[in-house]
Amino acid sequence: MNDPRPPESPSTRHPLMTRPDGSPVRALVVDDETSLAEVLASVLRFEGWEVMTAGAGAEAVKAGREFRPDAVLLDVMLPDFDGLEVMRRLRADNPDVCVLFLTARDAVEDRVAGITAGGDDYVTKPFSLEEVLARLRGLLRRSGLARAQGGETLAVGDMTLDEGAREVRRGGDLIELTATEFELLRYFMRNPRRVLSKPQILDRVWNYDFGGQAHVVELYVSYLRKKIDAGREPMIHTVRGVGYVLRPPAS
Amino acid sequence: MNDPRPPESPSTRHPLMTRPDGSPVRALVVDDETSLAEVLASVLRFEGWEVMTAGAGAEAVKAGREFRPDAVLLDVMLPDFDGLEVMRRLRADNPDVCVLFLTARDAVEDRVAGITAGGDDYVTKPFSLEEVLARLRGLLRRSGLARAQGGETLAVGDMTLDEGAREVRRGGDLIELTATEFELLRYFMRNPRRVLSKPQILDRVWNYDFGGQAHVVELYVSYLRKKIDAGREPMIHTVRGVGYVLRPPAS
DNA sequence: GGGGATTCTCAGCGAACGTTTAGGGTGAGC
DNA sequence: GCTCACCCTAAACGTTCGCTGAGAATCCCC
Repeated sequence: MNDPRPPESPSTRHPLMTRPDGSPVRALVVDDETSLAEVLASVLRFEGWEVMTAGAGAEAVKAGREFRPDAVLLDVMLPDFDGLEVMRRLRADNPDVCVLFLTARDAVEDRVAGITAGGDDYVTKPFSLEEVLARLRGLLRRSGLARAQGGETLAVGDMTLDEGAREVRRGGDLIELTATEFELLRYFMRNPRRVLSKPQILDRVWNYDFGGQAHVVELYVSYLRKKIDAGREPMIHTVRGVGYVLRPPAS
Repeated sequence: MNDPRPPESPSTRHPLMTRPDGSPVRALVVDDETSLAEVLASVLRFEGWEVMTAGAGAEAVKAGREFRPDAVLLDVMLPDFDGLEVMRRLRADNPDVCVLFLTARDAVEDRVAGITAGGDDYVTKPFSLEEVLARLRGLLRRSGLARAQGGETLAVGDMTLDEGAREVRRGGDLIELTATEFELLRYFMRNPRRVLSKPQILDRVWNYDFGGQAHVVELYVSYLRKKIDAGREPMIHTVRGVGYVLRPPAS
């Protein structure tokens, strides 16, 4: 299946997450696996962020000083020194910077108390890109740095999705979703009226190491329809040969 | 019934603890263990406080003079001089400042006898962050400095938690909780309708040196459910793959 | 209307996740 | 010094989730 992705201007796709003065938010991506760092960087650029990457701790600290990022995506396992140490040094220059740690799932539970308590957060590898974006939005929102983006709640038609409470309602009815269903729907709701191809959805919603087929997307769309569109005016529409769209009913 | 929740930021998540004039409360954190001081500082900032840190007594006295904090978190074992001495000097400049001592468990009796008599308070290391926050709230409330936060009682649905009396009731029935259960429930009740992840709960409710697994959280949630939800409309809900939420029944 | 491709549905499996129970260690109170 | 309550670990169990594969249904084009 080919995947005709329409050229989109990131600045119109999602309203830009911006600083109070209107300038784009800046992120520093720190990971020694350069291909992963590049993917993260390009996704963030696509979302309208300004991005720099670094492959090691020392480099990251230097970049932090010059680039003055608002948020840092920080691998905990770096060749030179430890992610927490990097965070400490970054904070020394820039106390308000938000940190999203990227950790290996099997990493020997080197849990550090207080990571999430201070407003920072982490995701475990392998993650999905939408999850990283969601965490980053959460971080910036809580830090009060980024301009509100309509807060934590997305709405399309008579459907709302609350990220904090992880609650989805349609016409007032509470709808229970599994983790994957929730992330899929969130991706749809962040891109209403826009046809999303299956490869596109796979890239965003499924973990980056997922080797499976586009068929899973069809399957999960079918689950979503059962829970969201059942007995109602349908909102998820198939665009044969292309993908799916989420559209508010009366249009 | 839908439930349009206003967008939340730390300043609205918990109503800010503020001075009478509406400005944020100021705290000075004094501990020579810098990583601990930083964790405390970032938690307090996350809660909307303005924070400074100091690593020694002399530095603390200087900071007290310039920063004019409302509360001081003060390690009793400092490299230069003793915590009580620091308190005396801080009080010389600023008689109304509240002091929360941070002490080692074994050093309690001799050093800080009579501390609480003056309205100050202490917590023993290792402590949980929620405990520190609770003590601080108590201190400020008693000092009359901070604007009331709805007082000492939390309420969600038909459940109430009285911090002063350490009393929990649901639908009028008194519920006996152990110390850990109580702190866990308090954390839930301070964050109703918000999904809390297990690492998040671990970071806040368990002592900062706790090396254990997220499994304890599951265990204590199960204890809580037995005491709180047994034979009633459940309020604690599992969000698979994410965490737990406390939600008032009728929604 | 027929053929072919695409999409949807259903059943089933393995693995991850969450819950519960039992048991040991520790500290507090008597 | 003894007992009891509490906190935590460990292990077993049951459930749910996520994915695969096969077949049925649908749509599009000719």
